[in-house]
Amino acid sequence: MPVEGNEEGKTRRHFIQQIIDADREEGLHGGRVHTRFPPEPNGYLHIGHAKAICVNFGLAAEYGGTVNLRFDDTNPVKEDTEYVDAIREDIAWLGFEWNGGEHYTSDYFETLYGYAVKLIEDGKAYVDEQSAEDIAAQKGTPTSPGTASPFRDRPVEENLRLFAEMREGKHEEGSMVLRAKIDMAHANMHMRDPFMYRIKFAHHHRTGDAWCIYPMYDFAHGQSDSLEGITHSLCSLEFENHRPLYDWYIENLGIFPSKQREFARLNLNYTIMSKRKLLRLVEEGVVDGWDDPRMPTLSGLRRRGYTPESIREFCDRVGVAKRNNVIDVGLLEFALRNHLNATATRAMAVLRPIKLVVTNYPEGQTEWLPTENNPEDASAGTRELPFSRELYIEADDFIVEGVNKKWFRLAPGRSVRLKSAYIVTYVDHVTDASGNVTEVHVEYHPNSKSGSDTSGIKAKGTLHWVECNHAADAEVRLYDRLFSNENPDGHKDRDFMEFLNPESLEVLTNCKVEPVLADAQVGTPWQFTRLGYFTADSKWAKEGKLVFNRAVTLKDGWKG
RNA sequence: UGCCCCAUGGUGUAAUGGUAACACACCGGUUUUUGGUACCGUUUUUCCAGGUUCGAGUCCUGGUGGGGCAACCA
Repeated sequence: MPVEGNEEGKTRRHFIQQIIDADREEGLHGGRVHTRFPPEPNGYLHIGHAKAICVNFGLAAEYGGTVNLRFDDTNPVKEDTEYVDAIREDIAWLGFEWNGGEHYTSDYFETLYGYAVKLIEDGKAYVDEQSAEDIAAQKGTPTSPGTASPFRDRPVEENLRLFAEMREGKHEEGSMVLRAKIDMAHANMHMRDPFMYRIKFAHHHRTGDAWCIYPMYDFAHGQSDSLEGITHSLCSLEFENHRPLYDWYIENLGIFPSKQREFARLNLNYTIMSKRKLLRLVEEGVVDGWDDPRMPTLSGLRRRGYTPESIREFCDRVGVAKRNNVIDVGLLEFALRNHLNATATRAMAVLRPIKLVVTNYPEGQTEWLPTENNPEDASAGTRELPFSRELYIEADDFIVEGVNKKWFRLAPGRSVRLKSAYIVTYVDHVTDASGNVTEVHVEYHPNSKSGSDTSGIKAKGTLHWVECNHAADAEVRLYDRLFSNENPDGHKDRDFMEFLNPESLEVLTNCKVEPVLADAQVGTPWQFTRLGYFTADSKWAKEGKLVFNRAVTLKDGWKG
């Protein structure tokens, strides 16, 4: 049996693994493990779903089991194939395969209808013709019992006839519903004669107009699990109160006993996860779509430059438990840096260029200097960088005032190493009319060449740079968190939109990048030396136009 | 005036009646041709009160605090 261990070889098992271990020890279902991931196709998957995906697919893999992808499509007015396609793509991108196949709750509409008929025949369901308001009023409150519907004890034959007429479209939307006859005084509100079916004359993205009655979540989910032989039906905490009903339907139908278990969903600080609210960001144009790189959607994270590996590692690290939690978004960033540090090719790009003129370097000369593609990975090899008299460096890397012991970069009187090239020493600088530095003049030390430095000069700082003649122009988009408040969604009197960070996107259009980046492909991550991890933007980058997104900065240890 | 779930450093997660640990974050240091990485170190923890026990983060009782539960949503 696969065992996940730490360095000491001790096993660390979360509570669901422990439940499964115990179930297998008892020989439940012959030790079989079968899970499912059941999204409703009414929106895009986000990082919170990634946790559920990792749990369900991960557990199946760990136990040599099976996992189904099931679209929970019981509400046609909210669902669409657009979302089905996007969900499939996102799960596959994360690196998971639904080895139990792709399923739809709508595949079971006929079976579910039969189940409903059986409950009616058993005297356990009835057609209620009251208004929604009346039914709600009879529901009681958590502290007071409900009262029975006047239709509660209508004869089986009449229920059967009415339910058949509902299906045939003989009754108007809202005129009647099918309800389970359980207990109007139950302490659990979900057991007070819950709805099983409602009438909706709506076009369903898969069944078209074949149906005008649709099962409610509670009357569909457990039975779908059962029909698929799901052994462990894992969902979030908010469904804990639904479990008795889940079990009630399965028991009273006498079908395969899937078991529901609940774990805490993922919450991230500085982030909203509600589909409704994410939709508002899209609709109000705050972001440029569901895949805006600032969105917590998987498509957004992908476009931002997140890797599937980093997201899976993040999900592993957040753990699985029953406590409500708020994960620091820094942990997500850590997982990305961790992966990309090991795998991303280093390249040089200057975001806010000023010219660096090497006054003692021969005019018209260019030399090609080798540089490591990834110092963490010798097998990544080297490539060559052009170097000549005129270079670009970062405006931030040169200051005239405020120079102190902690400043390692260029300044009057200072020397710095140009990464993979020479050590240069300040000579002079040029400012424009408004006092901004436009050029820095330096002299290089020919015997300080990278890899064969005999100069004996100690330069504390190392700068990235790009040679002017070979530089490619690029647009670079820098992102910050979308919200400036840790819990934008958690304020009773204030709308989450009030907490939008006005500086969540900065577009730099005058960036200079080294030649290798001119061929950057969407999906390939790069580390821009000293700046962070970047990737070509899948939306705006085009033939002849370079656009990069910064996924995350490098950790900045500089306490200037 | 109900029912269900939960409570371990700043944030998460382990410890399954027997030395409270791991990761992230933070702070400090070493190395460094990325102020990155790597490595080392410091700081910080069992909600409260009783009980059971040789021994309780863990079991029991009662509090307190947090979350959830009323939709023709899932």
